[in-house]
Amino acid sequence: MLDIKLLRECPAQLAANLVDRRVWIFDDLTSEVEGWAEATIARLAELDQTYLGLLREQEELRRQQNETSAAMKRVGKLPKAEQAAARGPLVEKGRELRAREQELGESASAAQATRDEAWGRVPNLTHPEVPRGADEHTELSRWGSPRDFEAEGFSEPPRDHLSIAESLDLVDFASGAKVAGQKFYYLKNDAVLLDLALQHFALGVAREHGFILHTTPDLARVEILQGLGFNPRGESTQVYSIADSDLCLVGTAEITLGGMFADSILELDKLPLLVAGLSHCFRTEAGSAGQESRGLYRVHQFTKVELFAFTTAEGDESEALHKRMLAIEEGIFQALELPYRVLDIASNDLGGPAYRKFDIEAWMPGRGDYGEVTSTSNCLDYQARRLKIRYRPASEGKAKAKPKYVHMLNGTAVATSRALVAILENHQQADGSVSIPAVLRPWVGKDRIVPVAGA
RNA sequence: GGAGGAGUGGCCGAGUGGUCGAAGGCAACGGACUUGAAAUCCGUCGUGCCCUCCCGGGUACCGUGGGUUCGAAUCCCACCUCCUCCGCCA
Repeated sequence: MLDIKLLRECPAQLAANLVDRRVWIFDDLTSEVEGWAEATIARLAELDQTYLGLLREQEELRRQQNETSAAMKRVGKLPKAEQAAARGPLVEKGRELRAREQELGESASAAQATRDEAWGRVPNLTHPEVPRGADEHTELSRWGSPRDFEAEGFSEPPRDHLSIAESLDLVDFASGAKVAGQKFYYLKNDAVLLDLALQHFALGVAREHGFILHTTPDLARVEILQGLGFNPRGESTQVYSIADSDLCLVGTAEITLGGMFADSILELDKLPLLVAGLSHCFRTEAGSAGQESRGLYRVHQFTKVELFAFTTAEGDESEALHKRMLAIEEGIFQALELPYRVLDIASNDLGGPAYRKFDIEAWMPGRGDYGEVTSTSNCLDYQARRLKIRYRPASEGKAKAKPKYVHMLNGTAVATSRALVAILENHQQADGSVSIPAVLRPWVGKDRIVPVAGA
């Protein structure tokens, strides 16, 4: 959620941002309508003014109520004989004020709810360097180069991870579908160790960079999800909800890590506060299909080590940290010996809370293209505002400084399913085996995965 | 799952219907003392929102949401969380 003051002070900037993000707030004001963005902001401003007007009226009535109570208190000091006569009209007035105040209060909170619901859907501002548009992501860098399988003597084109995994007996989608539905799966044999090795490795890297390690709940309250900008109730939601409760399965530990410090004031000397979390991630993946969803690439459940950071709002501290988080992610994929490219994601593709997002896409020989394996976003104070996570800046002069909202950043250390896709495809050998990246060998206990005898 | 107890400012903690935005302490900040520091002493010190001629004024907030009352931190109900005991269990 953005600061509502922006609506009153910078309406033009907000309208321009809606265009950049291609996000509409009201169903009748989509990009097909001329001047939709300005009209959207104007309507938001109107909702805001309606609420403020009602609020002022309500506060005036409350002031009168308080006045009446104070008068009643003074009645107690009158001579006993006069008290009853003095009390009567005041009780009457108090009753009347209460009735009016309650009625007005209902209109005021309804108006506030309407405003907040719409305002909450307004996306974060966008970093000036972010490319504007749909798919015009800026490629910031590339590392490594895709293998030339033909030159290496492969008689056939490289296989995709699903075919490799099946031939090495590493995955069982059929049983997954039987037990939990399509896009659920069992990992088997060395894939289990590989999956754990990736978690162990990523957690080690996170700790080396000063992140406090956590395992987190895999469920969270709706309220926390919303605080982080997730919409568990929308029609195109990615989130599983638990029936008859206010709980959801988390789609990422970003939710549980970000929610940890809701309603608190963090100590300045503890910032930046770096936390990492290992969790399962559950996604409905409603409506997604096709090539991209083959095998482990897009599944309903996977495991992820997530990086999360809370920092001050001073200067470009969060931007510097954002680049640091990207560097950590790059270090992980370099250690896994996976060629990749880094994208500065274009404005249309940014999630609502993100101010800027860098994706790492690893080369995936099976489909002959790059595929997303990590993502790191700087959300500034957008999430902190609704979650009420603040810090107290250093005081200047006499007065104690007012608390400010922290900046919050998140990033993937490793999502094991996607990393498995990249490892299996990039490290496949002509004889059908898969070479294990050196950094993972201690945990897998071998250099390569070879076909199971007799399989 | 059953029975009891508790949730108050950054932290600890008093407060059982109006004199309470809330004692006291800690921490923090400003100052005095000191060569400097510590100690001591004096002072300041919650947050959101609304209005403002920027001096201030109003309103709300004592776990959350309802209710009783002219008036609620205080009484009632529901929920959340924590603690103690019992039961069950990996």
